[in-house]
Amino acid sequence: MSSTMFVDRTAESGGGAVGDASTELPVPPWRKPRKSGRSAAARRPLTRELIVEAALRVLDAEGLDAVTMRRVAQELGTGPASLYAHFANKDELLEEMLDLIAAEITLPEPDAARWQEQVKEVAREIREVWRGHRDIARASLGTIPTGPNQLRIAEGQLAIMRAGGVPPRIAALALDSLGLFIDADVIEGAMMGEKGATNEEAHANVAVYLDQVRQYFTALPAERYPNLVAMVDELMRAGDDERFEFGLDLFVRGIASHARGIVSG
Amino acid sequence: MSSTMFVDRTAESGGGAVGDASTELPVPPWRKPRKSGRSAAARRPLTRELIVEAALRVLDAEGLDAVTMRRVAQELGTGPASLYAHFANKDELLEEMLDLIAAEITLPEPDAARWQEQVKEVAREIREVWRGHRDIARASLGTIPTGPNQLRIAEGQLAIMRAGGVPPRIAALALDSLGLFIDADVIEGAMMGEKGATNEEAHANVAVYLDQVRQYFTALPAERYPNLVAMVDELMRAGDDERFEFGLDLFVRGIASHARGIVSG
DNA sequence: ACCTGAACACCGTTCAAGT
DNA sequence: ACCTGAACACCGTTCAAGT
Repeated sequence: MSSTMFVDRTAESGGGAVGDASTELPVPPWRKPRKSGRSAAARRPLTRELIVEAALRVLDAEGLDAVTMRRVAQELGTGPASLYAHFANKDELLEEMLDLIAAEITLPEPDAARWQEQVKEVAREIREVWRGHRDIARASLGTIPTGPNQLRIAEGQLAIMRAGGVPPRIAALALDSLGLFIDADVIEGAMMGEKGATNEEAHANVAVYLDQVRQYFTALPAERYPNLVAMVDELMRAGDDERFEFGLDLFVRGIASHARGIVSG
Repeated sequence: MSSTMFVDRTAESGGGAVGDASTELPVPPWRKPRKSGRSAAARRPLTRELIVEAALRVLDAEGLDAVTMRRVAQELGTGPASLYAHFANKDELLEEMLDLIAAEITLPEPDAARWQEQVKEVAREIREVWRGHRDIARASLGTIPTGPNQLRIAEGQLAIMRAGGVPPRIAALALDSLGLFIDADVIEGAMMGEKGATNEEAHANVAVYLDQVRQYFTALPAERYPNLVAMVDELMRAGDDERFEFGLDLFVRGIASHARGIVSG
């Protein structure tokens, strides 16, 4: 309940539609534009919120590399210079995009008895939300959370671990390491499926690429790389959810062992 | 011994010096350039090796963002188009840079009795070599190793774990997860110190930035973020070696527990 | 205060033309 | 076969000028 307090999903209204009834009617040719060549989308004055939402639309449709000041401005029917009245630079825009996305993440009420499972739940939740927005994790990796929603999530993760009896030093280190691991996992996953506009195209491309890699590894000289060649099948399972669950389990076991001095199993 | 077989350190000769005796003498003004305005560096015909070495020089001096086809070409006294006779695109150049850097990594002979410590040793070695080349880890994260030196390292890691009795499936998952963690750690570390040409400048900038972050966290409303505020000191230790050792220890304990069914301690 | 056109100093990549 | 100048279609950011 209280965990959704700060959630803001305005970005999902997107698409530029004014209301439910407006289903992209053609503009009557006799109605001239009010002043100059401005597009309909540019009518409303710019705000930070409108800009972030436009950037998010570009991200979801085309990936982080497509999120340029020029492309976002185009989405709003204006030029790149106009954005600098609201954001000092592109990094500031990326930060706000990341926090708006972080708003989608919901947290459980800390339950001391279930803290290990809850740490995993939150990690999976962060991963899924990140994965829902292409390669946004690239903007998260290596940054210190400062936005309200990123702070809310960090606070929630710490609360769960502290409730479970994890000492402060261990909880802090775990928060940090786990964040690195989640971001890295999502970035790897996004890189695999980055080509191809549609999801089907991306899936097909990944399959073709992985098959080429498998052939390459199989053709490697076995006397030089005996383990690599022998373990092709195990190695090719990368990118799967299995890798993430494996690493996640390692982390939580380890945190628990640090918390209580010995592993319970 | 055999681990250094493929090592190639030619990149470290760098700087454009021809031999030990040539200590940057001024060019006599009466000696006209041989044909046109070509610089001395451009005299030798281009090869893939010369290009990769030039790119590595730019990387070490200015970071990965400075490694552009134009900047590398400039380093060689030519134009960007010339590089495309030797590399299909920038990604191919980055791959070869990464593999040349990976050549610096040395591996221990697998010792079944010490496999856990050896896994850690190799992880630390990879981290140190990556850290020695700015943010090159950004080019490693999310890519499948294909170059000879990257393959050599993966093979070595697998050999150590297999010698220690780690089952193939676990070894493959661990290799993958550990790679993600190392790359992410180095990227985070590099982002912290990315500003400032000299190391002293970078260090000073990081200190200033971290102090600002500390103040920001301390000023946060304690009723909303009780754990974050209470744990500022623990959280600010990020980027330190402690975080890496913590995560590394988690991984190795976890691998061992998967290998033998239960943790020995 | 907010917005804009034009410019500055860059990108990766291509291609016809040279040797 | 290798190299090049020039061009194409982009970048982030600044700034004087407009409203």
